[in-house]
Amino acid sequence: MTSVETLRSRDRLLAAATTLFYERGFLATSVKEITQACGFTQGALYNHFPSKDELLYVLVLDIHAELERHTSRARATAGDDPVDQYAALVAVHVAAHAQYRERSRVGNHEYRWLTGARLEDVNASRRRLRDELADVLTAGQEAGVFDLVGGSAATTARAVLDMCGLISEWFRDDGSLTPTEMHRRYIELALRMAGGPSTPRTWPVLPAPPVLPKI
Amino acid sequence: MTSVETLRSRDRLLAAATTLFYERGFLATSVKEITQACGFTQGALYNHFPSKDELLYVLVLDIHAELERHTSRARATAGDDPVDQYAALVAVHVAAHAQYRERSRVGNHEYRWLTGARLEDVNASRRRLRDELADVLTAGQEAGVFDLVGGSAATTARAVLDMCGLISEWFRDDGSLTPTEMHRRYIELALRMAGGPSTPRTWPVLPAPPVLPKI
DNA sequence: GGGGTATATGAACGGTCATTTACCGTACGA
DNA sequence: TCGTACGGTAAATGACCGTTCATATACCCC
Repeated sequence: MTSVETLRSRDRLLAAATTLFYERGFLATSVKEITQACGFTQGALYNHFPSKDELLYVLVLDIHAELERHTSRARATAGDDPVDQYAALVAVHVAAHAQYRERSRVGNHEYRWLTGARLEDVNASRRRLRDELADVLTAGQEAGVFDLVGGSAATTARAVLDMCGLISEWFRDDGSLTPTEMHRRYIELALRMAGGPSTPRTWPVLPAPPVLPKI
Repeated sequence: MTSVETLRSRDRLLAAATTLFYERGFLATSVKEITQACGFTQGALYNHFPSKDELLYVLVLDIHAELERHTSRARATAGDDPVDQYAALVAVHVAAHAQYRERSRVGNHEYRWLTGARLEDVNASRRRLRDELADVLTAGQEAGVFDLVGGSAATTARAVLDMCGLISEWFRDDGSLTPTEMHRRYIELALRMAGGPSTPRTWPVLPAPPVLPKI
């Protein structure tokens, strides 16, 4: 049976790994650094994970699963209008990359060191996220509220996700661009890319980016 | 004096490193792999580069310099219209990431393993490329042909470059999306993002992406 | 033909890596 | 209270890393 203390150590290892992978990348981070950040010695890691690779897998999969929970919840609460659903989805992606910068960057960059079935699991999650956005775009196009470039929901979805996915690379809380304003701009950019209704329209411009709780 | 043979070996090492860094990344590629790909043993690398880091620096800097030459040439030949200049710049970025996928990916991802002055050199080049695009956007906004989100050329420039920079991650020559069509779509997306004149307009839609020669 | 230079070899170096193993304290259930 | 499983330590393992260096070979100019 796993005691409470065990769970805490495991989570501390995952948290330390998140920060280190964010700062230096998976390959440039040693097991020693991860465990030392928790006050342990190297061997302690292997009481909780069978290998460094498995730790990465658990971490990256959790990051993707959390994002999937956020997007499906946002979509469910956004109502029936495809434009609202689209804006809500983009808002989640932007907020995730701004608020959980470390996790987002690890999820978007370090997953490529996985191999075999572990890599496939993560790729499947990434495909679902892309398809979710593409589905909303397709619905909007069929409803006549979107005018997609090349008629392709896939291209637009990919471009929007790529654009959002790199926010975590440059966004800083102490920069001159506030989270609220950055958020507003990226939603507007995404709406323009989809050929949707342009800026001053009925869709409620979010007063602030959604705060994403840990779920 | 450097003989012809020296130049060829050096270039072969750079070419082999490009492919390997593209496939596995800088850290996951050993000196042994680079040299073996050229039919050499490990030590041979140090006749041409003082270190593995320096090889990366030379390679990444060359990739950026070549892109800078392409963009400034495209801008110079695009005429005075900011919309034309903008489209020409985006076309170069798209074409570079589609045609020189290996080099583009190495340039965009592996530079972060550089440190100190070498990293600064590359960052300066990246800043120039971003500023070049932002300058054209600003000119277009002042001329009244662009309507930038948040009035910010920097935000739009960054979003466009991020979107284009990831093309090399997913684009495949043998995919269902032809280079010409992909090129067309991304220019259209970039024009929409800038709030420029929408799709059927006087600006010549490129019949094909520009072929970028080695310069 | 001989001397110097350029370039590759292959063995060695010190270091670090992920992982394994033996061992030890401690807390908890029987 | 005993024993057992858990979660930590410390040390060792073998592999691989980037880099160095003495040496060998091929080539160009005199």
